[in-house]
This record gives sequence, structure tokens and C-alpha cells, in this order.
Amino acid sequence: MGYSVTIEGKPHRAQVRDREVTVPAILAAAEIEFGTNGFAAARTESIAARANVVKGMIFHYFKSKEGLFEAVLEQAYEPFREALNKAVDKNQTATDSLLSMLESLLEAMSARPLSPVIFMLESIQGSGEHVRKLGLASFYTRIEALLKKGIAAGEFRPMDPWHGAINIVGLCGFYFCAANNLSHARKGPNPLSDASLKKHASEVMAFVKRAVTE
Amino acid sequence: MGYSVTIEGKPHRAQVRDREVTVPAILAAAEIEFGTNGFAAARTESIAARANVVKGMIFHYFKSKEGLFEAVLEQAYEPFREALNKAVDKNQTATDSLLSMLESLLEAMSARPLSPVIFMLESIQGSGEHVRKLGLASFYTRIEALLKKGIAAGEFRPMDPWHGAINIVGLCGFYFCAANNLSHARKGPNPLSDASLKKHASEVMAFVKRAVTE
DNA sequence: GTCTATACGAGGATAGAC
DNA sequence: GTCTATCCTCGTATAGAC
Repeated sequence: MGYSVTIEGKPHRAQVRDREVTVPAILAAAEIEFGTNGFAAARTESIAARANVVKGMIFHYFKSKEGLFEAVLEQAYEPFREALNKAVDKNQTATDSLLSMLESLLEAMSARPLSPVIFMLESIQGSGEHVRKLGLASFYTRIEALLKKGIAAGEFRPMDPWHGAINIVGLCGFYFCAANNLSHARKGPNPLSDASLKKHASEVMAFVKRAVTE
Repeated sequence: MGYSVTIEGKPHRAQVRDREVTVPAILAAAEIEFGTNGFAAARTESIAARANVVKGMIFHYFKSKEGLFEAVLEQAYEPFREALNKAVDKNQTATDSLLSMLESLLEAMSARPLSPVIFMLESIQGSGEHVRKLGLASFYTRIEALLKKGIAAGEFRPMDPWHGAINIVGLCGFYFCAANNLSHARKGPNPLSDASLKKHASEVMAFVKRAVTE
């Protein structure tokens, strides 16, 4: 059991001595830190503080800052991998496949709004190493394949499927990266509230459907 | 005139003693550094090296890293301000206004591909201070206004104009943020080549036009 | 497994010579 | 205006006690 002690007026909670508690706490805190600041600007001290853990624990469990980052990336990508696989093996029209894939994707993003931001930051700042290791490219190629299929079938208008895939991925993910900004841009509901996220998902799906269909 | 000296085998070029040369060189180098790494992770040492200048010059001309960053932001936003103003005062349909605004915007981004990245990073990592100071919100509100007008006129399909504006901004800017990634995602032309940028612009304009019109 | 203390390098900023 | 040298804080990582 955890207990609280006070040192020089500064409250400090000692940790449960259990990796089942400590490791997830560090991962959760790291997701926030890396998602807000990117790898280089992230501070292990902040992560430790947020996880209510001593800094040394991070190096104990994850070896290095880099090791922790990779664990966070892996954890963040998992839901997307699932979402991308979900809509592929059906015998439906390209339109239906695309929309159901989009729905899964947007749902996964809404459940973990920091994930798109982490990948965006890694995409901008990273060397491409992690991108390759995780297989992030399938993000684009899966959608590109669906677009090609739909264009060939005459369901979709003629367009460059690669740029189409980029546009669709951007439409889904940009919102989360801009969310910080959006709340400053105008008074209104929190961009990350349940209601706003649902609105985002439905608006994007309508936007895409209209944009790609013949 | 500049001259070269060699210290311990390490070539080092002394600078022209002229702020007309030094200041722009620093700004250009800083744009690259901030656009690649964001504010916190950017290194003044890297900026100085790329600008072929001694680190002290940065503090001499810009007072601090923060001061340099603000100068870069201001310089980066200028073309966008112009682009956003260009298409407003015409007496044309909402569709034409929107498309010509988009064209200017995409042209401005293509001319300085790091600018969208800088704003994206600032949007994710910044406190909103600079966003407010620069008036970045008008990015969204200008487009929102056009959408409202078009919806009222029956030119555009019914949709939430705020989300529509976000989607359109995302469509334009995401490509540049993902560019690094894209070259790793598949063999193909450089995403930032003239040809690719032209393709991006035309694909986005077609995508948007189709997505918003009734 | 957890904690404290500390080594060590990186990086922002300044002082003062030329 | 330019350059070198230096200060000092911050941040990663490790050693070793409990």
C-alpha cells in the first residue's frame, strides 16, 4: 500500500513497490509528456513527477529515455493497427470499406487523442527509424489501396490515390494536433470533449464521402 | 568580404561584418531549426553553425532564443496574412472565393514549406501566446466565414462551418508536416519537389471543391 | 524495488578582447 | 560587428544505500 510523507512541507507520496502499478503509471505519464513536447523536449523529471515516481524508476524499467519513448510509441500504435485491419477483409463496396475503416480510425483516435499528436511529432522530428519499425506506412497504403479499388470500380471519382490517402489521414489526425490551438481560436466547447469528438468524426466522414465519390 | 581561416584542422569561415547579411542568415537557419525541432528542442548552436555565424551573434541581434523564435514566427506568417486577405474583397461566388483563397494559401505554403510545420509545432507545443499575438485564429475564421456564406447561398452543402474550416486548413497543411514521413513510406518522387507540390495543390483543391459543393 | 546523491555533458546566456 | 572564453543551470544517467 502507498503511504504519504511530508518533507519540508512538500507532499511526497512513496510508491507501491510493484511494477504492475509503476510501469503503467510511467507509460501514461510519458504519453502525455511526449505527446505535448516531442521526444527531445520531453523531460524525464516531468514524467516521473506526473507518474508520482522517482526519476530513477524510469531508467530502472526502461533503460533510457529512448527506451521509454519506444514503449510509448508501441502502445500508442496498437489501436490503430487493429482499426486498420478491421475493415479490410469484408466483401463490401469500396465506399463501405473506406467509411467503416474511417470510423474505426476516428474512434481509436478519439479514445487516445494524444496518439495522433505523438505520430505527428515523430513524423516531423524523427528520422524515420521508428516509422519504419512500427509500420506506420500502412496507414497510407491501406487507404490508398481502398481508393484504387473504388476508382477502378467507378465508385470513386478519378484522383491520385496516394494524395487521396494523405488527404484522408490528414483530415482525421490534424484536428487533434490543432486542438490546443482551436480552444484559443474561438470561444466554444472543448475540442476534446465527447460531443466535439463525435462531431469531428461525423463531419470528417461526411466530408470524405462527398470528396471521393463520383 | 568574408575570409576563411583554419583552426585545428577544422575549417571555419569568418563572417562579413554586416547585419544585412548576418541577420537574414540567422533567420533562415533558425527557420530550418525551429521547423524541424520545435522551440524547446531547437539548438542555438545548430542555428549558428548553419548560418555560418558564431553563437554570440544570435544573442547580439535577437536578445534571446525566444526573441529569435518570435522573429521567425512573424516572418513565416507574413505570406499567409497576405494570402488570406487576397481573396476576400471580391464580388464573386463563395466557391470562387474559397478556391482562390485556397490557391493563394497553397502557393504560400509551397514557397515556404517549413512554415506550416512551424505553426503546427507551435500549435501543439505552444501555450497559445504566439498564436494570439500573430492572429493565427483568422486562419480558421476567414474560411469559416466563406463556408457560412456559401451554405447560406445554397452553393455549399449543409455542414458545420467551423469543422469545415478546420478540415480545409488541415488538408492544406498536413501534407507538409507528413512530408518527412512520406518519403519513407514509399519509393517515389520527393514530396517537396516542385512537381509534387503542384500535385498536392491541385489534388487538395479538387478534394475540397467536391467536398463542400452541394 | 525504491530512494538519495552525484557525475557529467549539453546548452543558454554574458563579458570583454579585438 | 565579430570572436573567444566562461558561467551556470538543467537534464540524462549511474552508483550505491536501504
